[in-house]
Amino acid sequence: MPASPLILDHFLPYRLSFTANLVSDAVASAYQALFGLRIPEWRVIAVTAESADGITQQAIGLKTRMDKVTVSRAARSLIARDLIARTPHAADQRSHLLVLTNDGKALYEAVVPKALALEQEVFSHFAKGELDQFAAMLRRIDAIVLSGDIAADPQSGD
Amino acid sequence: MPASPLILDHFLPYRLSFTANLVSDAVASAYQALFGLRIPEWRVIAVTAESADGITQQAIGLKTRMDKVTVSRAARSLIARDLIARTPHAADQRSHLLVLTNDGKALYEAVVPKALALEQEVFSHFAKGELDQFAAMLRRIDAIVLSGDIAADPQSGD
DNA sequence: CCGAATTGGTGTCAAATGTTACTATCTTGC
DNA sequence: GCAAGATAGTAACATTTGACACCAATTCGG
Repeated sequence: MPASPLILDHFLPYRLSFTANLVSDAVASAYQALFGLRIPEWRVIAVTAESADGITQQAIGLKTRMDKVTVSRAARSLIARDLIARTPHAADQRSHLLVLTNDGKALYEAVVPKALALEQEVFSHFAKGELDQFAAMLRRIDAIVLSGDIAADPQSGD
Repeated sequence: MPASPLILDHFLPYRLSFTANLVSDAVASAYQALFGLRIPEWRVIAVTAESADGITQQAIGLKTRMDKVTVSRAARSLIARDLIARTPHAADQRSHLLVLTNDGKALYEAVVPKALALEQEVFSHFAKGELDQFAAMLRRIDAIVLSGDIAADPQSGD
């Protein structure tokens, strides 16, 4: 019989998706189990924590490529749990700046080491140089896809 | 003000997910536009094409890590469009083997070059050695996550 | 200034995906 | 061989996610 071409198995977009989903599922269920956070919520917390002066929902969406509706829902949920709060946006009454509450900061401080440990668990098997190169590849791919607008829609899944 | 830690931005699971979704969205919308195929459908066709003697839905699910329900739905849709067909499974009446119809083969033959062209468009910017190493990294990550069962659930998105 | 066009954000709805329960078949222990 | 448990696949349900429409506030052209 003719050897099968095995297109899919060697198709990089497929392999990339496959691996990313594998890792995402692992990370997502850990966050959920440990902190009751879903991926979009964790992302909002992380990005907000990284923005000393507060950040708008729109900016979060741009940075993480999450749909603005997804960001909106995550924000509402986090506000309800008093992990983030809204402060008025001086120059624009429609908008507001998200900031972490004290509880939010505490949660963030608790999540980060766990996240890093999880990352460690998967990626400690690799040499530093390999990881750097891998990360660099990912960013180069981002740049290519984003510049050459082959297509672009929002997304999900850590 | 203290420089933000930028955890998320350097967090490999996040970067991996980010890039994979970017690429997936591009590929998915191309398949949809060109052939009216969704990702799970394309995967079923590809895997079936690569299986000279037919393949069960369960085997497809195992190989691609798609949920068996997702596979079921994709198969139904493809059968309705006469792209694949079911042949009886000699040893097991519950199961059946999926095979491509002539239309399915024709479609497959049409999709493959387009898929490769799309892959080319994104990845031609890299040296062969880089790509090989990148693909190898992905497979090593797969192995780590799958062996150390940090977590494992089905998934989606090409 | 004032209407037209934009933009930040949310409510509402449709599409997609996973979960659970179920049917039919198969396998195993006895 | 036959009851008890496993397995292939599907149906029905719940949840998640994105698309679209909308409101309030802002900006811009004149």
